[in-house]
Amino acid sequence: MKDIGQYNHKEIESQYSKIVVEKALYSLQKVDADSKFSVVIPPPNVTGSLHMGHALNATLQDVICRWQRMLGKDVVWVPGFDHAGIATQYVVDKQLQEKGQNRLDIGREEFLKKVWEWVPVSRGAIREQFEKLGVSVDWKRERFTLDEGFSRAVRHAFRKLYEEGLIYRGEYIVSWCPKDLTALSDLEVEHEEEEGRLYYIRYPLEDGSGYITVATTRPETMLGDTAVAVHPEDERYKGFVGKRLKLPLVEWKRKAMDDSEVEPLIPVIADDRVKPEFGTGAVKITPAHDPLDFEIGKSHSLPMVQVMDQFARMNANAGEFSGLDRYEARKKIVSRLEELGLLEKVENHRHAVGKCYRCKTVLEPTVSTQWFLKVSDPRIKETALRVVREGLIRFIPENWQKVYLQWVENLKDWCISRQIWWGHRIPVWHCQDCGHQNVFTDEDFDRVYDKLIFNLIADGKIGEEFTPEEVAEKLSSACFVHPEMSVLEFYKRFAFNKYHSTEVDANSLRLFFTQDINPMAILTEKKGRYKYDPKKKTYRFILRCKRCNSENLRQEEDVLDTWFSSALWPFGVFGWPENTSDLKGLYPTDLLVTGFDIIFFWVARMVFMGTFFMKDVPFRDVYIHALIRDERGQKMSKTKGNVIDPLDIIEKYGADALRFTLAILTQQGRDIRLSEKRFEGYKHFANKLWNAGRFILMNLQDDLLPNLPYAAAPRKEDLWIITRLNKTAEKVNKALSEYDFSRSARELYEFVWSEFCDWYIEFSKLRLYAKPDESLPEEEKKAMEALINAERITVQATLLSVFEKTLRLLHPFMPFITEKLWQELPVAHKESISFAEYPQFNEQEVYEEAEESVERIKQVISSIRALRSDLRIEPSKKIKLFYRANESKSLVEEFKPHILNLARLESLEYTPEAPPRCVAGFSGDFEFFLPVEEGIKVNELISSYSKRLQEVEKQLKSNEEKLKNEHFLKRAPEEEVQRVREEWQVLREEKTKVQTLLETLKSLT
RNA sequence: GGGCGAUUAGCUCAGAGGUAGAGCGCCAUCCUCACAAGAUGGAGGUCAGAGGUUCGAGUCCUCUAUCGCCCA
Repeated sequence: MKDIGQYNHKEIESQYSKIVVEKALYSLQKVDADSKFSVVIPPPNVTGSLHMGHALNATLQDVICRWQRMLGKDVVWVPGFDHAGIATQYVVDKQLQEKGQNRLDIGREEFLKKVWEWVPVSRGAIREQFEKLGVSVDWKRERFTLDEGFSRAVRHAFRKLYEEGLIYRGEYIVSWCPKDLTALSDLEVEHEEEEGRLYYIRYPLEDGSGYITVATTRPETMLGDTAVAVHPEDERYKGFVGKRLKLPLVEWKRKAMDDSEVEPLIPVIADDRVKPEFGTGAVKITPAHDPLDFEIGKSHSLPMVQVMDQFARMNANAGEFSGLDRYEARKKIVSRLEELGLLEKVENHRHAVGKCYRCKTVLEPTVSTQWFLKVSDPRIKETALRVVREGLIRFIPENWQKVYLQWVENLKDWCISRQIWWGHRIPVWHCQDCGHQNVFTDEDFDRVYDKLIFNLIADGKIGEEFTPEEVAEKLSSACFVHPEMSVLEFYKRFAFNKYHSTEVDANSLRLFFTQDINPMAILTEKKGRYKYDPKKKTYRFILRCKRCNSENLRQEEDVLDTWFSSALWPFGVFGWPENTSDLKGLYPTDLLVTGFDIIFFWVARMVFMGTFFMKDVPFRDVYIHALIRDERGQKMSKTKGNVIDPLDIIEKYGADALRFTLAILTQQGRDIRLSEKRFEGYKHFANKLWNAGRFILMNLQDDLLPNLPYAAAPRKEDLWIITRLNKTAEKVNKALSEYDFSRSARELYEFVWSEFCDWYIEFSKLRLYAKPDESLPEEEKKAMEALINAERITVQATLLSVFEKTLRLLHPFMPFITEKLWQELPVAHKESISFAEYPQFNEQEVYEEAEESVERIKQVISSIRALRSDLRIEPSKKIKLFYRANESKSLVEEFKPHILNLARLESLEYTPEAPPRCVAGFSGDFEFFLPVEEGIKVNELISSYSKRLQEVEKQLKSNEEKLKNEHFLKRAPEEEVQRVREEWQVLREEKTKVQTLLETLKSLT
């Protein structure tokens, strides 16, 4: 017997989140491939801290992972972080700006140092949040998309794709962000409807015979026009095709991107991509500043004239307008056109504007040289379609499959280069002499030392001088992701498995370099990889052009789109491209949980990369969860100020309440509207569970276990709760196997509160508190005592076993409180409840008859309680009751002590006839009578029964109509007709009873 | 323009052919020995609208309205 006191979530949660990390509970060394269950976490960006969406994502994964672990699987759940190129750069740049600096001032190298200072701050914060949330991840397998191993994997991937002809570099029109100064992929463009204007501008014919009016939303781009296009079938313009127009305002020669000069005389061309119904049917063509114009310009070999710079300011091609911001230029150009009488009209016009997903700046379509991944290639696209169509990857809910397929079917090549600094630098070195594009990875070097050094300096540092001591120091310094390992150890574990015996120090490096630069060294060694500066005593790593052997190489400045590395996540984390045992044993992963907003960004691209590199899908099931919104359905955002911080919620209500709330609110394919109230409600649930545990522990005798053999036979209520628990386990397991988080959580809530606490615990009190009758003779009293003890053992054992199983069922949802309570139980037999077995349906433990009996008794008790309440009898007042019953009589007698206790009766006596002057109630055949005393509120009862009569009559009528309906009798299934007949019988009896009751009551007033 | 989804109690949502459920909120009575973060009882809904299928429609079909999201 012990008292665990009141529920205190903070105490419990801090205790157990520490233990999990300290003991590395969820870190598995060896994994049995046959029973593995592997999951990779969607790595959060190192941009700040987690929001509610992350909490939801992590909770759902944790529920499944804990469930699978308790089902006996070897669960490996890999955590990690995403370097998040633009987003992180943006955050750090903003921090600099607050100090009056910016990244352009301090330069690339300095800036990257700042980012590396920031990353651990964010990572630490997020890690702590995960720990507080109670995620059962394997921290020893943690990875970062920019760690040493990942950087190597990214270069390797780039090289393979490049060699397969799937990566190309070219001049294309891309969406350019003039604020972030980088190109974006199509997916990063957010289209927003805006109120704009449509300007109708007259372009005079060269021969002065008239003009063509074009309509445009962006007049400032006219300075870059190199044609006017019409639809070939458009009768209005057939005569104009081939003629030339004088481009208004432009009195100067413009320079095209190929350096040729372009006259302000532009041709009228015909192209069927022109929409005749837009504007006048004639459109200006600006190949350098519009995606469609770019396409049309290409097919008509039009020159491309750029009129803006990287900041979207007008450039030298804009003549008198140069130096102006694009919107300033628009105003000026429009007013100049108006002066010249060339502005025909201006209409209001709603149109979509492309904005930067990160900073919301209006993007400028611009032609520039970028790197592309040819995802439209059948090797990628067709595979990505096939694996989903054939069901090798399953979307849950399945309607997302359609979304995925439609998008993949319409794939455009993926622009993978970004003009930012934070990220994986593209591993291409341009030869300044012959122009060759060299892709280097450590595969180009045979010797481990070369490979190591190359990987250390590949991102922008080739050519820098170093000493052996510096290299040795770097290799022996603490690794970023796993500070308990050195960089070298990290390489060995995640990147250089083959070279696990390598020991590296300054001496061995010096020896190696000396051999390398010594012309007398053994001839079979490849040499000349390093240059030595005898004055400074430093070395340099030398790359040579693969075509002309020149050392004059310049590394590509651009970095890769973050999603390029994230796409490698499901195998990169396991050590790819090394064929590690993790990779062999854990890929493909079993489940991916993510939000629908990144199906294209991430899920699809993991499928591309996974099937391409691993020849197998990256995951089997993809569970897509909803977005979290506020209570009014708005997206949560810092600027709106409607964010609910998971840490605040954990602080106030506990991680268990947070998790349970998120799980129970997760309906498939639905947005989640969240308000703080919800968390409060489920904290009450945690409290309820706690107090149930407290009650049980307070009533458990210390020597229960050895005394179990002396238990009495179980009573009906014991069999009832065992059956209910058993059926709950069945429903919860089924719901979890369908990823129906809401239903599984609801089933548990319902069972714990409405069945176990409300009824079973109440039933149990009778036997727990039973005492022998003191007036009995000593002999009989002793016998009685023995019986009571046996009964008490039974009820304690039932309480204990049902509660223990309930904790296990609840554990995936509420890991902390269940762990704490479980450890308090005398039957706890594992280091953690999370390694105990998950309860399953057991067909031996279904006691239908007991179940029905108890359900019937619950109705009987409730009907008496309702009468009490109708009569406004205070809960503390015990009443004397008479009853009459037919088939339920024996049951009522059997459960009489419970009825007395739970309906708060002084007595319940059988009577064959209704006593005079009584108020009464009934439940089925069970009728009960309460002699009228002073103060009994008969009128309240009359209104209550009148209402019930109405309801019964309404239902009765509906049943009668059905039974009169020939079609119903003929066509409805036999069971249904039978059911309605029986219901009709019951209702009729009920009606008679209610009527009689009403008459009696009325006669009393 | 194309597609997807939603519309059920005051609020947030379940329910997927047999005449409506939960949580929160509300009302009433109670600080009854696990829990007032509680107990007991109760009020509250022509299931957005119209048509159709069916013996029977929140539930299936069609259309309309409103709202939201995605793609172009």
